[in-house]
Amino acid sequence: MIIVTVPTSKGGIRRKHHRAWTLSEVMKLVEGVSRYGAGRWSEIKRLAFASYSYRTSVDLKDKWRNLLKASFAHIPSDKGVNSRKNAATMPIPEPILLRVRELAERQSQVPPNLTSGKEAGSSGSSAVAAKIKRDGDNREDQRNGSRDGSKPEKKATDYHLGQLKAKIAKLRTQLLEPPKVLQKARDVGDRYNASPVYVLILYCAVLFQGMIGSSSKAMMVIAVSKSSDIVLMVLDTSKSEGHQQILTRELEAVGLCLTKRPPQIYFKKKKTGGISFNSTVPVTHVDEKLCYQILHEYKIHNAEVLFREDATVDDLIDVNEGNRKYMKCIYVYNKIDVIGIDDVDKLARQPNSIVISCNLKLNLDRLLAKIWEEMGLVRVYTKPQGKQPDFTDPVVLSADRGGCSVEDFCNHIHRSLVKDVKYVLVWGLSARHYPQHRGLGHVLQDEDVVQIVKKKVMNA
DNA sequence: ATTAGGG
DNA sequence: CCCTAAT
Repeated sequence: MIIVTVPTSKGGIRRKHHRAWTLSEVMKLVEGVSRYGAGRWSEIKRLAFASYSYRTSVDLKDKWRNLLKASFAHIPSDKGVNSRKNAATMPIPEPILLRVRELAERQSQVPPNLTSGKEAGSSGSSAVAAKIKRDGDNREDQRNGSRDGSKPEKKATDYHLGQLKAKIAKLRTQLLEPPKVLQKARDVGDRYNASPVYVLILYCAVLFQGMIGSSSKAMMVIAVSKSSDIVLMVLDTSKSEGHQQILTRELEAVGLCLTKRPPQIYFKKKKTGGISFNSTVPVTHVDEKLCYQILHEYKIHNAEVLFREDATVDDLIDVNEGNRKYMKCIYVYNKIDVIGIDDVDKLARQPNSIVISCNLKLNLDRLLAKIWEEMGLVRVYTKPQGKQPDFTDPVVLSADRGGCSVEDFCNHIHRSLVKDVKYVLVWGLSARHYPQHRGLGHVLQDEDVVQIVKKKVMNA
């Protein structure tokens, strides 16, 4: 950490701390904004930056402002590969800036100094951006009820495809291999067009053994991967068998854990009281003394630690480092048409795996079904009072992004809604009888229908 | 206590 | 990164 002293206007002296933002911090911030929305800084701080005691919510806000500026200032020159040599500050990888811009556009945050576009006749990217913006506005209108006779599903699909294409187009310039599975992405969009879900599929033929951690391009792929919903590791069945383990291990080394749950360790810093170490199950890898030593390393002397599983030392460290990302992953074994049936059978029986052939279009529908199933998405339809449920535009929830409770559902509709809710009426799998009265804590299931009953507003 | 915005 | 005004 650097501390410089600067003179203040009144002749005094003030200490100014500076701690450079690491890439993983930036990625966490971007993820936080995508999850909770720009402006909810203290929430992001609490939920995503719990382990970084420096970085106040204001810091996050400032950093986001800088990122926003950077992303809009820099993107127009996206033809060349990072041609900005004069960037004295740490260069933020392009994919991250893209994501920043995308989020900004989705939340209709446009930097004030970019009202008249300079990139008038240039590449398709501005057109795409404009289209995305337009469609976004349309969606907003539809939600507000002013719906005309057009087909919303088609528009939604266009919207997703537009975003996918924009993303992929930008990435294409950086990745060695063109995204060959674009077609598959389109299939996903068509089949599940009722849901605003973003599936970004990177064709990761570019990730080779030994590349992760040493190649900046590979790191960018990983940076983007971390903010997506699921990872599909596409493996060539006809090549060596070890690729899956090697890639998984290499990804783990850079903080991306596939097909694993986060360690079940409750950890809370305290002001006082020393370290209390407890467990709900017998622990064999860690004892109180070891725990104390580790926390001492992090200069933590007061905390409550509760092991909910027989976790290892590494797990405890991960909890403290807090820079690991646990992601769902499906291992997709491609080219099963060129190997023997016994081998196919063996691969298909492995956990989190599916076998396909792009060439012969084998098993692709099962892959889609599996993606859907793994993501654990919960579509909830809204039902206005006294009207039919709206089955065209579900609110999509999942345990990974915010949770599936009624409260989460309300927050998806509008941030301020939750405090006005008296109770909700639920139809569907999660309801015992129809309709069932439930509160904010109720956990919803896929295809439930919910009607919100608001508290009576007392007027003075 | 938190946030937006100017510095 | 810091500060202040506004909520």
